[in-house]
Amino acid sequence: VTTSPEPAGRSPRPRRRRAARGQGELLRDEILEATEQLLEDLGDVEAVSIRSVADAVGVTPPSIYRHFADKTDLVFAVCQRQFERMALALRGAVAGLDDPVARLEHLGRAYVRFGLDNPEHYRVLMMGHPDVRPPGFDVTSLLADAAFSLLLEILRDGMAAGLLREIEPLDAGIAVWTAVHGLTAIAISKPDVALPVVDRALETVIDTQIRGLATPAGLAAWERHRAAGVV
Amino acid sequence: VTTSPEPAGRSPRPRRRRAARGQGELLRDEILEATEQLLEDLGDVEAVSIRSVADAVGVTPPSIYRHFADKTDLVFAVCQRQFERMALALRGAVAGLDDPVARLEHLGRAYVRFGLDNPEHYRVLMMGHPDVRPPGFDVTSLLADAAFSLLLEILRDGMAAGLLREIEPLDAGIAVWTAVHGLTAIAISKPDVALPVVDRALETVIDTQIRGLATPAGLAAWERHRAAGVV
DNA sequence: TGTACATCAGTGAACGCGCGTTCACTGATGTAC
DNA sequence: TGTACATCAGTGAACGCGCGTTCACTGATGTAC
Repeated sequence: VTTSPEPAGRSPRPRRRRAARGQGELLRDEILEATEQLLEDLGDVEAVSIRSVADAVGVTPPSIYRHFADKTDLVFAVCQRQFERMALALRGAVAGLDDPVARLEHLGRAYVRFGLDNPEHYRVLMMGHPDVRPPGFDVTSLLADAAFSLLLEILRDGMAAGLLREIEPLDAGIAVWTAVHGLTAIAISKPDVALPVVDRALETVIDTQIRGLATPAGLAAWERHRAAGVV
Repeated sequence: VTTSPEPAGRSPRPRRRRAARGQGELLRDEILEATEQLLEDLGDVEAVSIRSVADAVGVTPPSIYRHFADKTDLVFAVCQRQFERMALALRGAVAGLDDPVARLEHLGRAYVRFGLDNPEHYRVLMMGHPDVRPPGFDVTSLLADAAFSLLLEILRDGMAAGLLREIEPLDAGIAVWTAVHGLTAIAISKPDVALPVVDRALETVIDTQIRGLATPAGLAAWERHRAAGVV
């Protein structure tokens, strides 16, 4: 039996160098990043244990508690981060586009793409159990601050420009959101539905949503853009 | 310390009368029903333990294993049942309706209703982890056998009648499915979104879907029906 | 420049828990004679 | 009608596991003198 500090064959993550005195906060970021990675790799929040996070960072489990109150606190800190990233991705996707209908289309595409690129984070953010939330973590308001308000803004702009039918923006917003969410969620939960099918369905979803929401003028303009390859 | 068989205050579910010799299968149904109930009550598959099921039935944990290979087997037996019930509810919702567009509308409404009435079962069936499936339990084919084929049939009928635009039925089917699934899933996972809002959003979802899929003729006919209060 | 010391990031060992599952068994049921 | 016995539905006790979390601690870091 060898008791060498570096046993061959398996690597117990290299013990991390201890942070300097005022730098305790450095570990916090490393923990967040490791948790994010594990969440994506293991594909299940339940499978991500405090022990596995500690091991991934190269630290012992109790160290986690110096930075997070408990596991829920940690998981939701990761979610908060991811939410911000999603908002950024969505804003980026419509930046530089003027036509509200085109903005709507690109927003939808970016949303689905973000979900498919980060399935496990998307699951935790959007498909989790309502009661698994730390107090004060209000998804609706987070969403309102970030991406949903952007959607509403686009819808209002489109209506004002006579390109979208005049209906209650909140209702239209939820309808659009649930449409892209539905496709994303199905793609994540049912990999039986092959990716090419998902891609074609996405085109249909976008097409259906725009036909369903646009005025005749808006639809005509959008189709012209499309045919011209502008969008 | 009292060791009375019926301690006051708390009731350890009354011990069930043992089944007769050939009747061992009776317990199986009771187990299924208890699991279904617990799933709905506790609102989480993880929270439903073999022990809690055994307790609810009035039996000891090992008894469960006489009827189900393991926990996964049990949970999926419950799901199979629920799938059949959903298919029945959906078929019932469109029975007696002729107009394909009206059938589409009612199918969608019934789908969302079923999900909201059985949130936890819906979650397990439609929002679960793809890898938490017993071998051979193929959701897509189950769905194809049950409800999805009905949806495709309606879409094909509508296209044949010139009421719906001619697009690939499978794509249209997935688009419709994901639209109603999205609303259902959001309503289940995000109770922050109040029920009246969900109801209004459902109207918008239905409206958007039909406008997006119908031909001008189909839309006109549907609006006439609606105005006349036929549907 | 050198040393004593306070700080505090991180450790090692253990806790209690509830879980799924297994095992050898018990004893009511129904049948054969 | 009465009794011995095979069947098999259900039991009681325990297993090993991995988990989140706690506790008293250690020892490198940086500062005060």
